[in-house]
Amino acid sequence: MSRADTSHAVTGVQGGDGAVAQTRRRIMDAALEVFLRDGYVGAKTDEIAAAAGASKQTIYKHFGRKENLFEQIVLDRLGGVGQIFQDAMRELADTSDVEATLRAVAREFVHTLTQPSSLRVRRLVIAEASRFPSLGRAYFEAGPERVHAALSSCFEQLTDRGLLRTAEPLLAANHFTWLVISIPVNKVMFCGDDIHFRPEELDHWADEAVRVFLAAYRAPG
Amino acid sequence: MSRADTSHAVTGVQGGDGAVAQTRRRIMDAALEVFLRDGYVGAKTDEIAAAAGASKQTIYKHFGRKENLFEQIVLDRLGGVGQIFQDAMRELADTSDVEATLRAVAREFVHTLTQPSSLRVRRLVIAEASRFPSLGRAYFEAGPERVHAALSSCFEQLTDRGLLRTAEPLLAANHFTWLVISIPVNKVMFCGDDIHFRPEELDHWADEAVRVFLAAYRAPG
DNA sequence: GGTGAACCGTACCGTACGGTACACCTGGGT
DNA sequence: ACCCAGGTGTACCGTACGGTACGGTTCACC
Repeated sequence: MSRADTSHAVTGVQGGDGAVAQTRRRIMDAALEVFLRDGYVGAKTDEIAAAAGASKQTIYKHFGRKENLFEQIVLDRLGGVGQIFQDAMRELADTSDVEATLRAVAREFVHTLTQPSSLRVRRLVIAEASRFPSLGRAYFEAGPERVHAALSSCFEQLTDRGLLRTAEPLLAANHFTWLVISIPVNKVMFCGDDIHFRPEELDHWADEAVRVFLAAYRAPG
Repeated sequence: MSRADTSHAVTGVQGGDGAVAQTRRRIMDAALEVFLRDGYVGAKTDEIAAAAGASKQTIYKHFGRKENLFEQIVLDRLGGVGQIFQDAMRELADTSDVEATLRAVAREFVHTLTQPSSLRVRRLVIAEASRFPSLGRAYFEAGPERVHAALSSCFEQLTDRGLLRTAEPLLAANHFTWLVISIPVNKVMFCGDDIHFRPEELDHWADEAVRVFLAAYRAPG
């Protein structure tokens, strides 16, 4: 205990940029790549080691078991997901031009969520949801549910201000989100993540989603 | 050739109820069960054999390779998927009470597609879409795309008859479908297929989806 | 120049699993 | 009475892969 607090003994689990943390990052990045490509069972630890430019020993030193490595990686990716749209949300709650702001939010949604990096993780989590049930739920809560909750509260405020009429804000939030992203997301789920959409296409879907949404939820008058 | 047409030599690849076909069915049913539970890689041929009450020999006699068995099974499940709603569609195209008929269609959609048997196959296909790309596309074409195409043609007719106003019928079909089923389907994708929804809940989602859809696509006047 | 932490490379172990070989059984057709 | 296609059961092979052991190397710090 008395000799534990030397300068480099502090490297705990959370990030940093010490040599250890760097190695850990390299491993996690490589592992994510391999897991995304081959799935949990298909991914070979030897391959992860090779891709990371690290030795298998080091991986097992850091993560103990393959399962553990997998969970760490997915949880690591989870942090930012729901956070991205927080800014757009704040703007939405305070706006006076609901249509324009909603359109901006929709476009940001559809562009961000159709990024391969996002879709491939989604695919992976769905694929392994029965092997890692808690991970599936964690993803759903940190992703879709968080976004829906935030949107819902926005809609509630806009309804109070007389700009929308959402009797069930959470349902409205679901309608909005899925209207915006269902088309590209579902296509990619089945047809592989190497499909790319034209920006105009994405924008058009976003705009039409907003049109439908507002037709149903705009305040009368 | 001359001795090929005895009574039991006719049992080809397609179904029948000869002893051979029965064995084949038993294997396919058991295999589906195991694949759904454990995924492609996780499923063990020994286990499939045990579940089918058949010998591994017989399986390999019938299907040659594990990959083959897997593909056969999924393709087998594909046939009926898009076909189910054909009746509802026909009714929809001819109806005069769009709202009522649409509501009926929506309810049938949401109840049918939230059946575990449907959702688990969907999960499986998504999970293995990178290992079996052609299978993913086949599923998408036989399932969602076929339904969208049929719906789209209905909407087109209803638009011609002045009952709807769908400038882009295919887009409208997408909006309709995803409005109806996105909520339960996405929840199950992440949170496991043992989640069950209350019928009233499903009906409510269907009705609200129709409400939103009609707000955007009902013909004016 | 000594010490120890982090890491590398390789070899290795145990086991699991896809696929095959082989010997045997069974029941309908002739 | 015999045949034989379809099926069973078991044993087996080869290989792949998770995980470990071990010896060697680098590098920071004292």
